[in-house]
This record gives sequence, C-alpha cells and structure tokens, in this order.
Amino acid sequence: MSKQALQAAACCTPIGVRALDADRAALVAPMFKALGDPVRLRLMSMIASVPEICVCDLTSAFDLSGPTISHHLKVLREAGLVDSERRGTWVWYRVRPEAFRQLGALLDISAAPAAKADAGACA
Amino acid sequence: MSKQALQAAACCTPIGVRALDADRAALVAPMFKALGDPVRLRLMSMIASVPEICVCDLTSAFDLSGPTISHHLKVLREAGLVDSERRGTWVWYRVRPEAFRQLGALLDISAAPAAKADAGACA
DNA sequence: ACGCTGTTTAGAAATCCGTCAAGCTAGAGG
DNA sequence: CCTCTAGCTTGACGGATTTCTAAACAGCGT
Repeated sequence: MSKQALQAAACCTPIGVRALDADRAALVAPMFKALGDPVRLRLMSMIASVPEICVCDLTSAFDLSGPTISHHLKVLREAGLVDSERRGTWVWYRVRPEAFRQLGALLDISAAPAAKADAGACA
Repeated sequence: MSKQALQAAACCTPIGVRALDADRAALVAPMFKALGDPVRLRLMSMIASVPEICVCDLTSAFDLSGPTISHHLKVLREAGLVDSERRGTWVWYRVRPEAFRQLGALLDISAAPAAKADAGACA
C-alpha cells in the first residue's frame, strides 16, 4: 500500500552519496534486519537462486522444525523481500526483484568518497 | 584475523547465483544485522557519505545519549563495516570499502533468474 | 590538576529465536 | 458430502539477545 510507495521513494540513492534521513532509514532497516539472521539469509539466497521454490524444499534443507522456517519466511515476507503464492497443495516462494535491487543500490559504494582510496579490493 | 580471511572468502558471489552455504551465511549475516537498526543505518550512511567523520558530529545528529551512539558504533565496528582511529581529542570513523562492496556484490541480482522477469523496475 | 571526549560497565525493559500445540486450506478416498 | 491426510501458518511460551539509561572509567590537551 502506502508502504510500497514509500519504499519506492527510498529507491535508489546509494548510502555513500548522501546520508539517509530518519524516515528512509526506518523503512529500509527492516529489510537488512530480515537478512541479519543466518537462517533467513540462506533462505533468501535459496529463493533468489531459482525462479521459485516450494516451502517443502526449503524446510528439508535445515535442521529446523516447519513452524520455525515458516516464521522466518514470514519475516522475509513482511520485509517485502519475497512473495508467496499457494498453488494446490504447496506454497511457492519467489524473490521480489525490486526490493532486492533497492538494497543493492543502497550499498553501491562506487560513487562514495571512500571508494577512491580503495578501488578494486574485492577482486 | 582469521575472521577477516573468511570474510574475504565469502566475497563476492551474488546471492542470486548460488545459494550461500551455512558457513558463509553465518559470516555475512552479522553485517546485515548491524545494518538492521535505523540508527546504525543512518550512522553508516553518514560515515559512508564523507571520507571520515568525528564521533561528535555523529552524536549531535541524534536524540540519543553518547553511550548509546558509542554502542551502535561498536556494533558496526565489530561487524567489520567501519574503522575508528583516535587523533588527538577526537575519534574519527571511516567506512571499510571492501566490506561494503562485499555486501553490495552479494545483493547483485542482475545475474539471478528472477531478474529477467523484472528488469528496470528500480528506475 | 582540571575539563572535555569517548568508551565501558551494570542493570532493567523490550525484542527475538525456536519448539509444542492447534488451526486452516487443498486434495484423496469412501 | 464427509472424513482423512498432508502442507503450511498461526498462537503461545521459555530462554537467550538486544537496547536503552545512568554511572564509572580512560585518553588527550590546557
């Protein structure tokens, strides 16, 4: 809703070009927070590495109970990072490319002042 | 130390190309977690948007006590996102471009499967 | 010695993580 | 239609982290 619109507004000025104001920070921080758990980060990468994936495949990849995985998926969903859709018996998850791209753009340091002194360190 | 070496090893395969294994996820997640707080995200962006900045300038930008800011800076420091250096009376903070770039590379979705269906949404 | 700057410690309140139990939806079988 | 089962989500609860305030501490310059 309005949340989506605001997220779009926060898109896509790199963090290093101009400091985030409080409103935008409050909007983007939950996304980073959602990625701040190892399990959720792995879930996110599993979802992002394929067009879509079934919850059953996600659950079987961890030594965690179903409800726990479901909880983590809910966090990712509420952060706007993934979408879910029920098709028949199974629920399928899919990444939200626009949210993903927004985070990537925020972390684009290439235009930041500090980048000049340290270009190419991540070869 | 060894932590730095492992962080370098996790660099820079995008999350959307291949799913992170548990070890790499455990290594990178703390960085995202550190950015998962609005105050820390703003601190990070303030630090990243200039070559370096004094703690006094950071503290004065928030309605938070000194110790609280210091605590958040410590989290960013221990996550490897920033460096601090004392010069005379004041302490100066500076971004770690390599860590920053690593996170940006992880979120590079351009090579991911889902990117094809949604190119250019972040215009 | 004194003041200024920034960090650390200690403690209370709030939040988060994982499991158990119960609820809901969709398909299969009678 | 009804029931049964499977797949996933939700609610509730103990235990561990996190977050803030206040007070004590350490480094630097005068």
